[in-house]
Amino acid sequence: MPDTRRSGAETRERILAVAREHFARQGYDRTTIRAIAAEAQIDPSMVMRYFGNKEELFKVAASIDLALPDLTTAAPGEAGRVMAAHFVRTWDAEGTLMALLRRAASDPQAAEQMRGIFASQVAAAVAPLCHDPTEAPRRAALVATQLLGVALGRYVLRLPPIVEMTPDEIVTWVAPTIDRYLTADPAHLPQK
Amino acid sequence: MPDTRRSGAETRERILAVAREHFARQGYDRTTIRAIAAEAQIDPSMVMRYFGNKEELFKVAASIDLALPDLTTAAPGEAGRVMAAHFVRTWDAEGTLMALLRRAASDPQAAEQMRGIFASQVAAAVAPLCHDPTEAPRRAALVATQLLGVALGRYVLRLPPIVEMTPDEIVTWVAPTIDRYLTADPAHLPQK
DNA sequence: CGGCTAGGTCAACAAGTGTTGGCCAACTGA
DNA sequence: TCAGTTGGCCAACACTTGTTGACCTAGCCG
Repeated sequence: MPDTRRSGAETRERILAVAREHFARQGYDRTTIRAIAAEAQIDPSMVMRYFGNKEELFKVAASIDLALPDLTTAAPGEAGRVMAAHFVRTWDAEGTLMALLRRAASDPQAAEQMRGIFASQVAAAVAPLCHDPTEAPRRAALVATQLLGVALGRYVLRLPPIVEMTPDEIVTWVAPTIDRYLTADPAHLPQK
Repeated sequence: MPDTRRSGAETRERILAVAREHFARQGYDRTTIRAIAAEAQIDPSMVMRYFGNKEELFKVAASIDLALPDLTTAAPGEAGRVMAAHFVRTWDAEGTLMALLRRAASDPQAAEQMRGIFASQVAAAVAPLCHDPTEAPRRAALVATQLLGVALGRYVLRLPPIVEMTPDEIVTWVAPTIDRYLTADPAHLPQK
């Protein structure tokens, strides 16, 4: 009750940090405002003060900038490796992307948010590599399936073999796949 | 109030069918017993009568037999295609696997159930192809990342390019990836 | 000093959830 | 015929959740 007064913007950040962690670990539905407030050592109503409602809090907490590297500077055949390495490093560091992925599994709006991220950011990074620009969305999406699949296995499902792999091992296995999705000639139909 | 009497086992199946659909479409948390009961045109308490509790209902609804094909009979280089085709066909037909995937995103117990499925069924199907049997779990898990990644993109996130692809197109793109995970020589480290 | 503002608490509301137990009515079979 | 079983409904309980509004109080600024 000593009304430990903090700087305001500071508590806002603290709420956000706790929220990110909770969303990433448990998903949207199972994360409660009360739990966030408790861990941030404030009253639940403070969360509402700062963010309006749970929905809005999530939106702010889950805003993501993938900060993708410029693939055009990568050596030919190395683009896949660069991309894979970037992703593994990114989501190993912080769980924001995982929070969004978790929620997207049961909430159409979060799925839409994710679609936006991949449609814009990933497709944009991929586009310069394609001779035919209309191919970019499809290639970006294929890349996404593999990268998100790994994320799913490693952080959500926690498949033991995937969890045990080092980041380097993951990159080594996955890079050729990404690279093929990025650069394979459309005349690949005889896929044998 | 006419107490429209059905056969009992029949309603049980009806509950199960509705439950499967709801779980697959909305995930565990957002699926309510009341909603299932309403759509099955019974009282919520009937669901409890038949299945004990929501948890148990989900377990029964999400029990899965992948019915994987025998990969040893596939021609060399065709195993990936066979596997990919089987999966796409399976989950295109019914959403049980998607229900489990959705829930696994926010519930550790469902994730464990999924781990079990892939650790046993997929690893078992993959094992005969490996010269070194201890490699099987890892290869199975790698296969899982790609297949589940596609499922995620197509049915959960609904990434437009993935949704628009025909099953055949998906198989064509993904088969070589699966095949490499299944059969690539461990001396693949110079992955360039 | 004195008022206003901003950080913070408290208690409650309204809605929705899983779950329970009691009761009813139609069949079934002895 | 009549008791028992079985499919079914109803109403409520206990709990959790997001959300709200009234109130408090330490400071800063005039």
